[in-house]
Amino acid sequence: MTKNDPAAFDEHDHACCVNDGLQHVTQVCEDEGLRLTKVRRRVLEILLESHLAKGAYDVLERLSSDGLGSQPPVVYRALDFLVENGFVHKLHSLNAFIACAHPGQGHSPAFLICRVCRKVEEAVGAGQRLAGAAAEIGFSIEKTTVEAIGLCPGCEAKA
Amino acid sequence: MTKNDPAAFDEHDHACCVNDGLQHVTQVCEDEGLRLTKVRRRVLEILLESHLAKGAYDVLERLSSDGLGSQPPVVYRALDFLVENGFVHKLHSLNAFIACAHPGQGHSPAFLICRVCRKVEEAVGAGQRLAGAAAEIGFSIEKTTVEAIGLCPGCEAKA
DNA sequence: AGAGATATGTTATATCATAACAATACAAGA
DNA sequence: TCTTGTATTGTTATGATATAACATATCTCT
Repeated sequence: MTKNDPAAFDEHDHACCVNDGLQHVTQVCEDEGLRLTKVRRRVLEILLESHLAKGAYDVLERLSSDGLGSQPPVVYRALDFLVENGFVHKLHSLNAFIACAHPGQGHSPAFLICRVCRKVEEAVGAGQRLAGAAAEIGFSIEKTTVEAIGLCPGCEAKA
Repeated sequence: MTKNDPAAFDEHDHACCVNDGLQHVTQVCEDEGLRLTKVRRRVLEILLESHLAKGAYDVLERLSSDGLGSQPPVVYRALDFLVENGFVHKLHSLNAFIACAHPGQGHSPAFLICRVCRKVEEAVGAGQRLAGAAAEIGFSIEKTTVEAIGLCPGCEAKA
């Protein structure tokens, strides 16, 4: 995958998601002088493993089994870094985190979360309509959270 | 206010928000055979007081100073009831709750949250675009969370 | 190598939320 | 009105998520 098509709910070569993600983040960090440290890189890798959102404490468990810090602040700081730089998104409705599936596209993403298989699809370019409504009343948006819970095609078919 | 115009960021007769809200919820509960108990009604009143989102523990503090239960489950149960029936919304990005500002309109609301004055405007009819994108890939949405953080007109003017 | 900045380790605690069970209030039929 | 089942509330305990504060280590730049 180098294209940015819907992937989470489809069969796809997930190794490409991982490679593309890591490579993109590595590149951006190099370009911007950001430090992609061992902990930060490992947290990103853990989140890239699947299109499932993971809680901070899940990530922490993995981290500490790798010998990379065993206390909450370690993972929260890494997550903060990754979120601030757009490499990871926080899903507020789940209190969980997921690697960005569309690296490089300056996006206000929307997330489609399947309540059965828990997989998460990231759609780019949401928030347009929201931006319109906001502009009408003079509200200037800085950051959006757009999340939908429902059934993905596969789980709906089975239901 | 009986119209459903943007209110939170404007001067308005807030007593009408309160009256309309209470009256609508009372009516719906009567019609549907739902029990608007003392605790539930009081929680709703507390949330209706302003267009600010309140945390569950803030509400609890108020409740218990009224002698209506002093333990978290009391307020969470009341909030669950109110949210399930659409009388109150949860703002996931704040972990806070706000009374519905558009009672009666079956809506998937969007929220504009001012990061300075903390007031929250509820816009109806968001999620259209999201629904479109979701339909394209066969995802069926059950519930949406749409929240934007930014500056309201007043706070932007002052900045 | 040394100074300053950035990141991590660690302890403690704040904040948000629910499980489980007991006691009470309510509603609806006998 | 009594009784019986159901819904609600009270209460204790604990789980889950997140951050403050300060010590130590590492990196970067000169």
